[in-house]
Amino acid sequence: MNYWLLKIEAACFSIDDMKREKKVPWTGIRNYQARNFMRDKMKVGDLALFYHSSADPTAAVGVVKVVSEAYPDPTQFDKKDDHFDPKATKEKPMWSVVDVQFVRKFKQPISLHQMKIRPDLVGMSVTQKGSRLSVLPVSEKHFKIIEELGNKISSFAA
DNA sequence: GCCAACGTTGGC
DNA sequence: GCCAACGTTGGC
Repeated sequence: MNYWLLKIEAACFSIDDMKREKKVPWTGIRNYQARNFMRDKMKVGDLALFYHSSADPTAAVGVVKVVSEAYPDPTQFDKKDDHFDPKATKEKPMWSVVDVQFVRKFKQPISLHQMKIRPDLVGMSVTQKGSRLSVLPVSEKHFKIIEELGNKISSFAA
């Protein structure tokens, strides 16, 4: 099984939205590398950190679970959608999506800053400069450390 | 709002 | 196939 980090702007869709919706298709990924991770590597049952970008602080704020195989992202065919792609056809879809399900919201967000300074989190790809991918693999070790930190209330976690 | 880091596009 | 121009992302 694999572990992931799913990045999204908090103002667009937050962990609270995720909690309310329970299960959503993770639509709108329009980057080949991110798509390839989703289409080729994500499996049902994989877990992902839910990460708020453009937030204060930018942080992992919860966990979601992958609950479908990849399938064509319907928004690529929808002219009215922001993510409409005129190059995509139903016969040859360009973009994929998986469904994700809410698992938990962290008691304490684990900030990007923490990921950068904690010795046991060194090397996470999300901390690398210029890392703009919205779908990133996370090692099992890093995932478990962050999940444990997030689930306890601690003045050191922020 | 700024700007560095990337990805994509399109002319050649 | 190169590369300049342009657009987007996202931390700060």
